[in-house]
Amino acid sequence: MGYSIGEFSRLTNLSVHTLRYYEHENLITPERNSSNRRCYSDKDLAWICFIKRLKNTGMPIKEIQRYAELRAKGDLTLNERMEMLTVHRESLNEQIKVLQEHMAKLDDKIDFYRHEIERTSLK
Amino acid sequence: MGYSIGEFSRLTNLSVHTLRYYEHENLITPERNSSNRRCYSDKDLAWICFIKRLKNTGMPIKEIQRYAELRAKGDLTLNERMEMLTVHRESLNEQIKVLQEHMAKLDDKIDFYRHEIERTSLK
DNA sequence: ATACAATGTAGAGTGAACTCTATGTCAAGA
DNA sequence: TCTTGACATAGAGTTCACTCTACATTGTAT
Repeated sequence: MGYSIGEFSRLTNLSVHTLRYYEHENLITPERNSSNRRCYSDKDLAWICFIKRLKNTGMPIKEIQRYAELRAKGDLTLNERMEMLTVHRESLNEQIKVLQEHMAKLDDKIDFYRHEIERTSLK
Repeated sequence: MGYSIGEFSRLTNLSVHTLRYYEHENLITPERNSSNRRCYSDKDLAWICFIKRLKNTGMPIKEIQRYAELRAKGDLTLNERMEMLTVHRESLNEQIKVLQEHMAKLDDKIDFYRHEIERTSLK
């Protein structure tokens, strides 16, 4: 009948502080038991995993908040949510492209160093 | 005979505040003219571009600081610098891989939404 | 000569995302 | 019964990377 915040913290690798913070920011709203303890469900678990994905791809809390808000309103907001994800997908695509460019330049630099080291140690 | 901080700010797209901040953090040490004004060179320009690259690939200021320190010591530190870049290259590679995985999952989710929207609007 | 725009320094303030502290409640084991 | 540990809230503190403010100086156009 649900995970305590401690259990949920272990499951998600988020500190209990962070979990309470996310709740404070309305990203997640777990049930409460009779003595006001948080009771996280498996649905909450899936949702937190998705939140982590959005975070790890650079979406700010404010925007995740907005998404969570839509999600809470139910199926009527499916379109709007998909639109958000589609836009985010584009930014992610761009991120990857930019990083790949940086990677190429970094490789050039490393190559340059390799030659430079060879040159200076042979001289 | 060098760019003023204003010119350099335009060239680099960094605010004069940020340029002074970078100097304060010892990332860059431009010459000064007779009246103590900063005098940035083309070498400084290339260096700032590289700093931006490191930043944009997620290297924290502290680590760039360390790199700048080595750079200031000259050719004797070539090996150590290349080592830093090689390690950083690996983290960048990992970053890209992770983002690509996120991208795939995001695509799944978007697909799921697409079906869900179709289903709910047909019913 | 004067005004004003750019520059200089020191240090305070900001926003994001936590992270921690103080204080209080409550259920379970010795 | 007593103690301990997990949990609760409110709010303060931290870190990063800027960003801005206050105030003093200097170079340039009128």
